[in-house]
Amino acid sequence: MKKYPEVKRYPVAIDCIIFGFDGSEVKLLLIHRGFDPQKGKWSLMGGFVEDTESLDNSAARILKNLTGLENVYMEQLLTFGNPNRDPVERTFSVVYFALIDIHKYEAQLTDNYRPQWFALKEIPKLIFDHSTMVDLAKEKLRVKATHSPILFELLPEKFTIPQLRCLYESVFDKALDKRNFSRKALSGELLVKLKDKEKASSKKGAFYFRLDKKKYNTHFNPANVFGVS
Amino acid sequence: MKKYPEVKRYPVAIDCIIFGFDGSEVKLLLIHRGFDPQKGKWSLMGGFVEDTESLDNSAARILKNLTGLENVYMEQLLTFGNPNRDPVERTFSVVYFALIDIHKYEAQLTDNYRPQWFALKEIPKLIFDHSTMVDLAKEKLRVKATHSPILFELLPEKFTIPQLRCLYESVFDKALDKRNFSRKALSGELLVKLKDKEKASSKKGAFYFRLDKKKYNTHFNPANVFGVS
DNA sequence: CCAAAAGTGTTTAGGGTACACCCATGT
DNA sequence: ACATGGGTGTACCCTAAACACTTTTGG
Repeated sequence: MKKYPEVKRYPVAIDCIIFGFDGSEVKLLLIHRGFDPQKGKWSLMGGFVEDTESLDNSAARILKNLTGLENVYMEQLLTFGNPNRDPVERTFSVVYFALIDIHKYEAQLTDNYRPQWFALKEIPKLIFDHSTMVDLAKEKLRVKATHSPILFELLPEKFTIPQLRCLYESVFDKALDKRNFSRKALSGELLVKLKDKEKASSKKGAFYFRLDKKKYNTHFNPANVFGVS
Repeated sequence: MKKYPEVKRYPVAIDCIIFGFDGSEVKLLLIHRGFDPQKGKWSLMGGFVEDTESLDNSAARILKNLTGLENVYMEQLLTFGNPNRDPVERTFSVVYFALIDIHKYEAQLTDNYRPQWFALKEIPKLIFDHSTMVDLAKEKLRVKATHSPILFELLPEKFTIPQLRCLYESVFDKALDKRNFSRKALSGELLVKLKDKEKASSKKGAFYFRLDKKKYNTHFNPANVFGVS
């Protein structure tokens, strides 16, 4: 069948907002843009959609290129398409955000782009409309975290309750009551207590927990998981 | 500056999901597709993004073409881009959803496309991936309505509490307690009681209310407005 | 023995839900 | 007078929030 006549065509790109958690703060992975214009400036990781891949697959490919990671939590956020957002030519960008275990990342670093993690409060000026994308993603992360246990995607297999609380405090940028938090976290029945303790950050040591994956996968979507509302 | 070399280019389209409320049910506006393939089949209203307009503007233009309405609540939902979603050629579709006052629409009907309103439970088979888009929009509407007073966009200037409740019942597809509902609706302080009554649907008559636009515009975004959670 | 972080219970207030009767009026 | 839908109030429960002390152990 003939192609649509008289229709303009444009490059379609993906940009990835990649969140990680280093144990005390949520961070964002940025790269140095690899080509002109604005070569060398801080940018989100991105790339053009290839001819045979879906948007989701394209985002996954781009994420893998940078981090080496597969099967990562990713979600489409929004598409940007202002006519002048890219000075080279009009380009549409479909923005994804990803949540990764920052420790797995560190093991598989490829640094062609000299990637770097930035704390949410110390994000530098970014090219084009990437700063807007990041702001939107931060807001989305908060909204989703309020209604679903999505933040577990940022944690390693084993983690402690204080680490978990710290993660929520970082995302919502406010202090949470230790007692109320741990009660809510444990009441969800998503956590399984392990025998061993994390001893690096206190003398007493904090018990490790892991996620009950079965319950996590079915339960995924209860309203207001840890009551950060 | 030179264009990006070696990058494939694609048509980018908008599809609009248009919700209305006729006083007893939420409905969706569909059209007959105007060209091949699948000419004449039920479809969302759509069109290609033009060269100088933003995505938001393009969606607004397309909505206006069909409904005659401007300054309508619209929001970008998600972008679809599976390689084979359109059999003619690969096309990306940025989906928007709009909430309109169905009465204003009826006044300005243009019917080149023989548009028709369908109750949410009676939506026919749609072309391409449009059914998926609609499902997604229905879900999104519920989520947003749970956390913000967005459904007022579907109502006329003057409306009664029973009408409002009926709207929520239609969106959430469940019966809501009359007493609890009206208490919550009124406690929000978004509603202003008017002197006159709607007398068509009962002998006693129900008082009209209108939205306090000032409070609506500032307040917009309180959590869980009418507690349908 | 002291510092530093982990862990744990109770009380209170507010919001959500369930539930039943009277009111106004057109016919 | 009666049928129809509009409008209101109360009791209970559950969840969220506030709040302080004991435990463990490395140094």
